[in-house]
Amino acid sequence: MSTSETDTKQATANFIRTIIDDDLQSGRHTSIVTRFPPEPNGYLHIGHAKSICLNFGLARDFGGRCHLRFDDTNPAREEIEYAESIKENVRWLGFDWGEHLYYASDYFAQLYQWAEQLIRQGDAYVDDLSADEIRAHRGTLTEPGKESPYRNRPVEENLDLFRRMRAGEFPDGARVLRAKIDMASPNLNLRDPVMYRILHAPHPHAGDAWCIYPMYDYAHGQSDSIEGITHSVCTLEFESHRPLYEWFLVRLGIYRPRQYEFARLNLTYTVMSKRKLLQLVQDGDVAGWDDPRMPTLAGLRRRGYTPGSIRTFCERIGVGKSDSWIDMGVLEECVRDDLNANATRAMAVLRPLKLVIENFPEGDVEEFTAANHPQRPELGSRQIPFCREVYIEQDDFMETPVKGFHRMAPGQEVRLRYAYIVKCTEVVKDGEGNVVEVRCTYDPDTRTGGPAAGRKVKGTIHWVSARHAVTAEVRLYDRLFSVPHPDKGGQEYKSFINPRALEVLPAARLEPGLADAAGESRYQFERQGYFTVDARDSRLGAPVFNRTATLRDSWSREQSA
RNA sequence: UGGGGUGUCGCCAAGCGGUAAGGCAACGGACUCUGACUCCGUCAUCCCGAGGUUCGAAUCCUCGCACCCCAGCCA
Repeated sequence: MSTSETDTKQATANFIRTIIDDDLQSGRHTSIVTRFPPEPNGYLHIGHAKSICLNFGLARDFGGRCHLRFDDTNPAREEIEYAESIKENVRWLGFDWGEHLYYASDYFAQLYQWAEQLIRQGDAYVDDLSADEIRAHRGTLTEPGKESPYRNRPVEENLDLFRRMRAGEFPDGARVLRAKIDMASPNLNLRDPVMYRILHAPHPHAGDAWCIYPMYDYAHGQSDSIEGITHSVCTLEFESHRPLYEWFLVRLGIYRPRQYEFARLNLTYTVMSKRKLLQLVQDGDVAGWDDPRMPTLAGLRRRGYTPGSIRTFCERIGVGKSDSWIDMGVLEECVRDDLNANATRAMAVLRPLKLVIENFPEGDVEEFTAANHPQRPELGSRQIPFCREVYIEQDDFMETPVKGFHRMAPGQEVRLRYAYIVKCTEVVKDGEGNVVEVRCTYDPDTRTGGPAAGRKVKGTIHWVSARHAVTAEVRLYDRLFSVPHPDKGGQEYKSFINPRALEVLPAARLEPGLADAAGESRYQFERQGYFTVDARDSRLGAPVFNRTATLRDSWSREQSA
């Protein structure tokens, strides 16, 4: 088990921190309040983690607080289950909103009152145009829009109509409430945006109290205002909404938080849009939202990523405003850093090849002491059994070794980690010429700690005693897509799904101590990579391991170069 | 061809008029009973381009170029 909760590195500067520094120094604010505002309509992914770490991190570093607020203004697509999973994910990531859990839907009554205020001020009107007509009136990027014929209704009529909308007198889509701004604005968001739509649908949090629901633009800024948010941090696509965000607050005459936008995360070798992620799940390309190949937090967790490694990642990639693509290798390197420092080591043979030690007594069992972590003696050690027949990795044997190969080969000596130096004497093949067994002799003096233990051999390989081994399923995961930008450039992104993103090894052999590995225990299988127990499919005595990441391997890279 | 943004090393990213931080990757080398880890070293005379201001510019001005976002009763 390993989770580093100690990421105390100095956060690098970014424009938002600079702004906050200035605000605190100038006295504009004495403390800050941020918020993470997900819509409960799907599962959180690594892109959300960037926002979570940013918002909660800002609050933590500047001694403020961060709210968790569900932006639940559209009952048509939201569900309670999503909200629950979001809470769980945020907690798992290591953040705590304390008492500050909010729902935009809890502000519906206030929002409604404010809408009436805007109507009375002549800043909003009920429009009878259909959705299609509104679109047609909106104009284009280069042409101004046209005003709705209902735009100049008297205040009393607007009030009456809006109240009747709220009372449920009209069917879905019959009318909307619009802000009366400017149909000729070069910023399309200001061309009389819709504030309320009629939706006869129960709300997962507000129940059946409403049949009209506010739009994001009308709800978000005011929610921020109600909560006293000082710095409302969102992604770049909301930049052009900022004038609208401010317009409502100014017209309402209420506290004005400030909105700042940063670039959302793009990661190579995966896709991040909810639509595509959903499609992968629905089409069965992956086993679910928590499939270890998915960039969802649930998926990463099941893959074996630690919360700390994801926080490190978010710190490492920085925060800016330029569209950026982070290489998947950065994320992978972050788990390796964490797991290298914290994961206990174990020996596991993924693709077994039997090795018979001819001069080792048939029934004997010897025990060796293996360090749980070579660099951290305080993590202790364990005893591992050794006998005449062991399994070694198929890759660790070559009948005709290539240049530079220093593992096992005919006539060649190699060390069995923590045990003896052995020398290959014979290769046994089946009828088709496949190597099915390797035979060797061992040198008793080379036992770890023995008189000839210091003898230099070219390589050290891992092994597992055949008689004591635990057989387990091991799932080798790799990147979901085989190209860096699956959703760029003409071709359907699905055609780039990496067919080798999952390889199931039904009968890997593990050292006996791993039989009862449980929970989300994480290990480094020496010379292989980092593996975690699959919390869902494992049973006591029959663990299933997921590969989180491989170890860096300069040998195979050299070979494929 | 409207509006809003962004352009600093392969990928991120500091820098805010005083002469290019850092991380990741890469490449050398040391160490090693994990070809892992760790350690040492190398890696932008140059900041999208062209002019200009200045003793001095990535940082200021001008004109270009490229890319991203906006025409949901989604968020």
